[in-house]
Amino acid sequence: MFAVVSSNRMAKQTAKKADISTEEKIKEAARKVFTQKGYAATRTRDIAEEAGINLALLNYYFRSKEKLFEIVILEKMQILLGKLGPALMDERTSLEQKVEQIAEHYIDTLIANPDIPLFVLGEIRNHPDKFADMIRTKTKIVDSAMFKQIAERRPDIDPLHFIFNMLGLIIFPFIGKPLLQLVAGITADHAVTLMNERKQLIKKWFSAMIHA
Amino acid sequence: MFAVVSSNRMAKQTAKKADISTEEKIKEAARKVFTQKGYAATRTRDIAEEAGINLALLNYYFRSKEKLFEIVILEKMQILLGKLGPALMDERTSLEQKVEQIAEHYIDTLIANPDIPLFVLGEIRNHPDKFADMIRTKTKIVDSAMFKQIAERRPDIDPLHFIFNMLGLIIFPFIGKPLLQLVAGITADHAVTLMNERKQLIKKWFSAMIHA
DNA sequence: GTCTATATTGTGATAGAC
DNA sequence: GTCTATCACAATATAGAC
Repeated sequence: MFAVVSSNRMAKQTAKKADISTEEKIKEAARKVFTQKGYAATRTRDIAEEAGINLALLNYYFRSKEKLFEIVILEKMQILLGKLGPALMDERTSLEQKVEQIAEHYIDTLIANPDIPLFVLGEIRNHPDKFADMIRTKTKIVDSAMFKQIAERRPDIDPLHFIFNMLGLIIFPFIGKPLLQLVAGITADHAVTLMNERKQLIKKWFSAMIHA
Repeated sequence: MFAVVSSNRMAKQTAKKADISTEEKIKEAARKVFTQKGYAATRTRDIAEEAGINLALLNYYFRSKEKLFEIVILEKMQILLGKLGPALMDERTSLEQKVEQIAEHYIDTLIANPDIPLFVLGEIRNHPDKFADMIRTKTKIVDSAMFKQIAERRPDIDPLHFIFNMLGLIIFPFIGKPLLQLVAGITADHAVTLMNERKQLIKKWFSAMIHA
């Protein structure tokens, strides 16, 4: 079900520098359209048009909409979750260092890929069991070093609260941005400025919360 | 485009107590299916089946999938945003009171309707312009009393950060729940317990952050 | 008001020429 | 490898009997 089908064809062209293969053009278009609209609202014709190629080529290279989708969402899940597990597990860093490191990494990542959280969470909702195994193996919060470090500091509060808090402070502004731009009337530029400010602020806020 | 079509037919039955009208059965089914899967992934047949009626009746009562959807999502947006504006605008409550009041109200609301945030935010993403006007008129954060109260306390930090923080602490756990249940291995019951704990905790955390 | 049957359109996928 | 044309089926919506 999750076999990787990526380079099942080798583009013949000798890659004359700046021009990319058709396969990659399709994949790049798929990344854009799928993450912006989600699987169900995306038509293969949208992807073909975005890629500037014909619909038939999509099936020629990737066989089906679903196969192409799996490639894209696995990439995006890797971006969203790939660094989280290792960061939480790291035995050598302090709690404060972990928060700083995670906040910096993910805010930079999400500024570059602001659609990912809503996309990934929405698709998990729509295909509940499809990703269960993969995710479960990827990150085990409860066994993590960070979980234990929190528990030592605040034995009176479930450590999960602080994991929620950290992730919420980092991720929520990106998920709520479409709405918050309307409600708060901020520009795209201002939004980026705010997100960058948060890299330092979250560290301070987290410390304040865990001492409160 | 947004005319309310709700009761365009009057069910003939005298509403023999516990049984509800067909129109309401369809609407209730639509609430459930739309919020769980989103507009694009929902088939009218899913709704008809969930309602225990025939597909034709859906069009008889609501004329189209889109009309039915508009009714549902306007309801859900009202639930998600209806109390926020007034709470932010309230000139008589302190900052701390606002946070407590908003956290309590929304956590209770979201425990009862956990699918709403992901649903509403996802549909705003997929129909960017459709809801712009309605939302803009509903809540103007920057003019709000809460915005000014925050600015007085912390003239050094953009007040929007603290609005993000409050909303993120409240809403994110519900958006991330599908993922976090996998990653953190928590049961549905435990999740509700955690959310209820947060009603009190968020108040304390917010105060800690604004003093940090 | 409710149903079955059907019309109509939308969408993923393939055939076959070049 | 790439295209046009088309197929096959899924999904929305309607007609018409009861």
